[in-house]
Amino acid sequence: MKRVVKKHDERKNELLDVAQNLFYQNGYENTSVANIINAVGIAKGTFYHYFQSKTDLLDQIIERQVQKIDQEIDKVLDEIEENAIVELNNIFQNIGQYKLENKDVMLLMVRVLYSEKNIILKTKMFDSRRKMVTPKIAKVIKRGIKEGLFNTGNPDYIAIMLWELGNFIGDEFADMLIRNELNKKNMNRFLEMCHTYERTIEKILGTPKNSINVFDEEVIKNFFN
Amino acid sequence: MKRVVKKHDERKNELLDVAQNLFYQNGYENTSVANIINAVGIAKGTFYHYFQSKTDLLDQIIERQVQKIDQEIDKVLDEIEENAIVELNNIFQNIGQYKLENKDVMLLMVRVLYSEKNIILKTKMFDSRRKMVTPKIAKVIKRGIKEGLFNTGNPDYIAIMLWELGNFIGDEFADMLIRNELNKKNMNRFLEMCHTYERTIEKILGTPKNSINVFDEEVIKNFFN
DNA sequence: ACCATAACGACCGACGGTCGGTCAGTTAAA
DNA sequence: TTTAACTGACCGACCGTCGGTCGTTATGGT
Repeated sequence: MKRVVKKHDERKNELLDVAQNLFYQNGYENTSVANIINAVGIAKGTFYHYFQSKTDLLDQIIERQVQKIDQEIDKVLDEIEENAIVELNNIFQNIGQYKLENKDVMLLMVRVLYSEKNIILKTKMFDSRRKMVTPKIAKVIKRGIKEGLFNTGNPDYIAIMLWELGNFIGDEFADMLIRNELNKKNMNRFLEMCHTYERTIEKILGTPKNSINVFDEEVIKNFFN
Repeated sequence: MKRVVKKHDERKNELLDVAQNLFYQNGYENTSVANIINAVGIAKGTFYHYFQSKTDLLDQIIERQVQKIDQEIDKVLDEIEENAIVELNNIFQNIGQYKLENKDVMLLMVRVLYSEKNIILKTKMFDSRRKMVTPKIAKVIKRGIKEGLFNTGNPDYIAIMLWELGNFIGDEFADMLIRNELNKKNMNRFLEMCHTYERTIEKILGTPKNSINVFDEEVIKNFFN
């Protein structure tokens, strides 16, 4: 094969990009190292010059992805909000906004992550994301307690619970998407779920009814278009 | 190899048992079909006479396991409890009691399921368990609403949320176990977490403080011995 | 004696990963 | 300026293991 030499970082990013796309298209387990190197146009040995193993590659893809979301959240956190409730709402709404802006990629991601074939990819991604997000939420909860707006137990634990709670929303959405049932009837059901989720958070935090608005209805409706 | 003929069900259960033990000891991905047939003392073809694939075997092991817990819960549900709060407490406490009675197996299971090598096994097991348990919890919540004891949104959604919330407890326990840190200091931290969980459930369901007791302190202390 | 089926094991292709080696570009001593 | 040592990106044949297939053989019930 013709020898094409590239700078270390350039080649590595190329591998990360190509592999990520293949994983999203066909799943992690269904993508072989051979598939990846063929797509990039390099030899087996070159692949292992950059990554210790296929798993190592996956971990680095996830790391890169999670850091993107990390920065996205920090953007919100850097702005000084009037109080913890607004800040909490903003964090979630901005994640929603970000997802809407990258709608196509997000829909693909959900399809892939929730498919049977991608349990490992999904679990690793979600674990990694949880470890990153929950401390940030905990910080906001602590602020809310200081401001006398929240009334909860240990904020570190509550933060994790809030986040775990959200899994249920994601699970249900993924389920509908995979079944190709993003219709109007399900949209109303989904909106009800979101509202149940918001009312539940209010109860947990001890805030007034309808104070929590983590889902922008317009964003959701847009996903069900 | 000498030919040993057994009845269909007998051989199948033998395979399920041996495979389950191997999966628990070494993880699903690290256990090969060859390992299994060697342990049982049969040929490759025989294995595939009983199971369509390695995944099929895993699914059947999980199915069997989940049905055991199913029966355990139904035992409680068959008894007529005075009200929904008692019933809910009993369900969770009985699961805890069952886990204590099978302490060694349970500790092994946790170690295995939460290890890096067993993401698939864990996810499938948990998904399957969730699908089985949440409708039962939903039923109790519906009863509680009828009795005027609970005040929640859609019980089906609340049930899932309650269950997801519990994951956090399991995660934390597994983390300590794997790190070999089941000491007194962590026990108190864990107890605090359990109480936070209980207080959170009370808020979600709208029941009086300290009405929910899903963890028996003695059971927990016993696990930290 | 026959037949359903339990059991056998050689065989397959694909996989993740290894290893000895190639080669263009860079550095630095002669 | 030459040239020799060195670096690291790249190559691809090769390996052991894996999940899975298939044609054959043995066995127990009727």
